[in-house]
Amino acid sequence: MKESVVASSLAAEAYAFVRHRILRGELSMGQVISRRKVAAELGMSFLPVSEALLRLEFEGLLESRPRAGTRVRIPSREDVRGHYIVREALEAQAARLFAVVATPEDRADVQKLAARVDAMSVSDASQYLPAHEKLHRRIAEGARCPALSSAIEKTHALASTWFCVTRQTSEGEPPPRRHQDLVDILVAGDPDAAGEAMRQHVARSFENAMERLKPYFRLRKAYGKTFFRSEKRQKKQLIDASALN
Amino acid sequence: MKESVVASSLAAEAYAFVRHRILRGELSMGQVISRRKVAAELGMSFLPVSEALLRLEFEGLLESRPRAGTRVRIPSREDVRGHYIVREALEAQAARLFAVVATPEDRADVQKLAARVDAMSVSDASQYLPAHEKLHRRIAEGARCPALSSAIEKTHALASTWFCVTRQTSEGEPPPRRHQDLVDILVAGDPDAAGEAMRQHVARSFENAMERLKPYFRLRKAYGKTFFRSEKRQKKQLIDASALN
DNA sequence: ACGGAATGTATGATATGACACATTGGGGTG
DNA sequence: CACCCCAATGTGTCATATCATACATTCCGT
Repeated sequence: MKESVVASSLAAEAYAFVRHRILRGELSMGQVISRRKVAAELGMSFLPVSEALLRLEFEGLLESRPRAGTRVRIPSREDVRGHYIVREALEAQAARLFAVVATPEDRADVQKLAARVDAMSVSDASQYLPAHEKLHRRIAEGARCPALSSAIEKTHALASTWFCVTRQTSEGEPPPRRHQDLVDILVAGDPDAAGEAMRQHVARSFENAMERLKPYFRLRKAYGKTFFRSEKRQKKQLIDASALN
Repeated sequence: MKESVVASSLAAEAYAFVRHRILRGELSMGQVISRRKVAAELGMSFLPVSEALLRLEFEGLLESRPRAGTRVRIPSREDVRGHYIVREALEAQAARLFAVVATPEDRADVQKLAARVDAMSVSDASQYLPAHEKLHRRIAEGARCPALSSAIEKTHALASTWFCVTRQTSEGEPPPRRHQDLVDILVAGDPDAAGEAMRQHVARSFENAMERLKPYFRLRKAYGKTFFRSEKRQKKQLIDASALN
C-alpha cells in the first residue's frame, strides 16, 4: 500500500503511517510494534521510525520500555479519568468561546452537524464516531483559537484508539436530540450555560467510556510490565481477560 | 557544572540539561542552539541531543527549520493568547475539582502558600515566580488528577521561558491579597465559584503578559524566517527591537 | 563605497553498525 | 510434573559517517 501522504521528512512519513494504522484499528491495544519491521516496510532506516514512535509515545498512543519493546498503550482507569477531565476542561472552554465569538455561519454549520450526528446514532453506527468528532472539531474552530483546537485534537486522537476496538453499544436508550440540545445552548450565546452544557455532555461520554473499556482494565493488569513478543501469549492473555468480562 | 540528574538515558539527560538552561534564562529567546555544541559539552553524540531538542520543540519551547537551525521560540501574539486560553481552561478545571475533593491538609497548605505569594509580590520579587508556580501546582495536586497536573505543568514550563527574561514590573499597583482572595473562594467548596474566580485570575495574568511581552512581538517579526548563527546580528536585531519599545 | 553572486562553513537529516539489555523457549534439576 | 537457569533472539540506544541544505563571508563588478 503506497502512502498518499507526501512528507517533508521520512520521520513525518513514518509518523503518519503508524498513526493511521492505530487510528484505523489495524493495530489493537497491547500489540507490539517493531521499529525494524516498520522500517523495512517503508523502505527506510529504523532511525526515522524511532523518531516517529517517540512522538506517538509523547502523545500517549504508545508506551515503550528501554530495550524491551514498544506497544499500543492500554489505558488504565486513571488514564481514562484523567483524559476526560482534561477533555472536559478544554471542550467547556471551547463551548464558552463559541457562544461568544462564533459567526452566524459557525452556528448554522454546528446545528446542521448536530442533527446529522443524532440521526446517525440510531441508523448508521459505523459513521457515528467520525461525525461526532467532526462536530466537536467544528465547535473548536468556531472558538477561533488554534492552540485550543490542536489541544482538543490531541485528546480526540488518543480517545479514538480506545473505541475503534470496542463494539458499538447500540443497546437500550439512544437518546435522540442529545447533540441538538447541546448546540442549541451553544448558539444561544451565554458562555456560562454553554460551558456547563458541554461539561455535562463530556461527563456522560466519560461514564459511557468507562463502561465499555472495563474489560481492558483487566487486560492491562494481566499484561503487567512485560512486553510479549510472541502472539500466542498475547492471544492467551486476551481470552483470559475476555472470559472475566 | 555537573548534572545532579541521574537519567536512565542520555537523551533524558540532554533534555533535562537544555530545559534547565532555558528555564533559568541562560538561553534568551531567539538564541540559536547547536546540537553539536551541546553534545560536545555533555560528552555524548548529537543523536540523543537531537531527540531531546525534538521533545522540547514538541512542547513549544523551541522551534527549528530543517537544515537551518534550532532556536528558543519567540512567541507571537496568537501564541500567548492561545496559551492563556488553554491554561485558563485547565486551571479553572483544577479549581473546580479542588473545591470539591481537596483534603483539609490541601486547603491549609494552599492558604499558607497564597499568603506567602502575596507577601513576596511586594518584598522579594526574585522569588515571586517560583512561589507563584508552586501555589498553582499545589492547587492542581489537590484536584487529585495526575493527567491534569501534568498538563498544567507543561503550560507553566512554556510560560516560564517568557518571563525569566522580562524585568519584574513592580510599578504601580501591587494588589495585596490577590491570591489569598482567590484561594479563599477555592476552599469554600463551591465549584462554580472556584472555576469563575480562577478564570478571572488567569485572565488578569494574560493581560499582564501581553503588556510585558509586547516588545518581543516586534523582535519576532524582525527575526523572520532566518536563523542567525552569528551573535553580532542577533544583538543588532535585539537592540533595534528594544529601541522601538 | 556599495550591492550582489560565488565560495566556505555549519547545521540538521539520515544510514549503517555496534552494543547492552529484556524476553523467550527449551532443557536440566528438584 | 513443577520450577529454574541459560543460551538464542529481538529490541532500543547510541556512535560514527555521509549528504543536502541554509547561512555567513568574501570577492568582484559597478
